[in-house]
Amino acid sequence: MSEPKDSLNFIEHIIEDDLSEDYSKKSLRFRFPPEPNGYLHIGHASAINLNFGLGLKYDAPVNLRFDDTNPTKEEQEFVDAIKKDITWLGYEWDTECYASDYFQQLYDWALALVKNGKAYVDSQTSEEIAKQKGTPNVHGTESPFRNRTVEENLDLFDKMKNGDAGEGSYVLRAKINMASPNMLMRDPVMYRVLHKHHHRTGTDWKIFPMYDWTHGESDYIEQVSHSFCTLEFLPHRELYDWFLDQVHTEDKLRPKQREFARRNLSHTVVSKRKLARLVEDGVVNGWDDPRMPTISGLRRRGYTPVSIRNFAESIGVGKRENLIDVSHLEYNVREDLNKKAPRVMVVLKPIKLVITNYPEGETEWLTTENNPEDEAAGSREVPFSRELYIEQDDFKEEANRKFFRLTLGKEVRLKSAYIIKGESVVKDDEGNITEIRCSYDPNSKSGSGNEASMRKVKGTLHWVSIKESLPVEVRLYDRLFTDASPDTHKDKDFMEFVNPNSLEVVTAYAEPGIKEVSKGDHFQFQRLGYFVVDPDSTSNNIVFNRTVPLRNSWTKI
RNA sequence: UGGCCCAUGGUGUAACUGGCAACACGUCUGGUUUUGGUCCAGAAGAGUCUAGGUUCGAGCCCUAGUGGGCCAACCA
Repeated sequence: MSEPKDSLNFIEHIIEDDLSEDYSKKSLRFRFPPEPNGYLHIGHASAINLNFGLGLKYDAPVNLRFDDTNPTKEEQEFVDAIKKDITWLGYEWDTECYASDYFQQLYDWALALVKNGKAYVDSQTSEEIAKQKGTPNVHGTESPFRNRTVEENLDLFDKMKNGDAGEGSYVLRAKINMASPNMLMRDPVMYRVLHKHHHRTGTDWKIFPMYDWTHGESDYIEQVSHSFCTLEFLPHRELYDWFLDQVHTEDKLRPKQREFARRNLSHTVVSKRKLARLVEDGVVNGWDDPRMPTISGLRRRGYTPVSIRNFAESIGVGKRENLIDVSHLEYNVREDLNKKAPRVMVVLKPIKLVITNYPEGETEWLTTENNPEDEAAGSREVPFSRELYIEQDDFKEEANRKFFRLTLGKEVRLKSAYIIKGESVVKDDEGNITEIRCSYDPNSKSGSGNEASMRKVKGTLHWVSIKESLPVEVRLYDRLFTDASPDTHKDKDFMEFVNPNSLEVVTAYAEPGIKEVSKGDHFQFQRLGYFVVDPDSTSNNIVFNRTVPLRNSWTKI
């Protein structure tokens, strides 16, 4: 038994209880069992964190098992993508397993069930079977084929297996109880005929096992001690146990299924069907669009593995309905990036600022720190000159006392440079400000230590020297949906809540050092937020994605 | 013939065999700061869905109710 903890989640309580009774610590084994029919998303991250986290905590192996029993939906591409995402998240599986590797064993066991009268071949259509299943309120009725002889069942099952039976012609069903209050116990289908190509077994098999017949038995084969799945599988537990009863022997560990509530993140959708619609309708630019809740989307958005793991860990695990606000996720990425991301000055929406008393044609290189949170990050030099860009939102001709930025007649500091004072504006015919003119105090240079440089001013602005600045493409992302729970409205389609402003692309101006960046590099654009270099980036056109704005960011950009 | 699961600040979780309802996010103050960030200090905000019961004592145990969820794919 491990050391007592201050607080355990209910899953850990289950394990601790088992450990104190009949499980030895070394018999613990977990598994993460995705079906390779799509990409992993933030919801999977919780399940991944749960299983792999338990593995780490109890020093137990965790298998990665692909639940590949339906060849019509599964592809090798997804197997590869899933492995990539789990690895990226920083987890290591013990054994890479496939349910399809157990097809023979599953078949042998099924044959034994047929022989001892626990399973039979049904010749009805899927509609007929569904009809006989009854409803939660009406018990089912037995199939006319339920009492075939063993010989007949064996013969038919063989036809199914060797390809003599067409798709839909027969199924193998477990003979349990058509009157059970649990619908899943009403003679569930174990095998169906599918003449499809399977990404691993090719055309070797014409029959494919169903989830219920596969999952528990796979856990048993792998000797998984605890099989954690989401709450909607709770009614499956009775069947899971029934199937295990058919094959379990006392000398082997008997896996147990337990259920937890899936985590729901606000302002997004996660079902494969809905995400596919966003892609197909062109709302986003693919499964790894930075607005997608897929792991690949989050990665491209600039979320770090640590931030996702910390998020999953911090929201915990429970058994109730939940809707976790994205602010929890955002907090975790800010926390991680604040320590790691180099600061840099980039002006997103520029307006020209001219320092009237600064010599024309002169460029001065000023020193600025790379990360105030990390002294080891060192410093760099940025060019300063008479003509700069500052943020449009950082200037108002007049403003109240709550405005900490540049106004006419007031002083403000240019980060790591000088204190300036707003003097006048130049406007076009329509009255739009085209240029701000200011004066600077030559004695106020940052870090010079003299009195003028020490005086306090209302605010500090980021800036960039026009001549040396580098234009870059910046993609400003916002949440994809305007509603916290877009797919839970009875009368409205989730697509009605798509945020029309979830992406804004701007040409921004960056300090020149930016041209050295590589894809995937994270930065904090000072006073703006965290940004990451997008894979679309080229040496001629550097592209940044906004991961998340700074907390309480003043900007409306 | 219906069965099962769940219910704790705005959000997500804690509270070991019943013993002063805690943590994180968010919100609001104040301080530091050449980022309206970070950091530091502090505050507000629930009396645990309701009604009974057991008990010296109930968020925790029991009963009933209410509310929410799951189950009728040859999907997983």
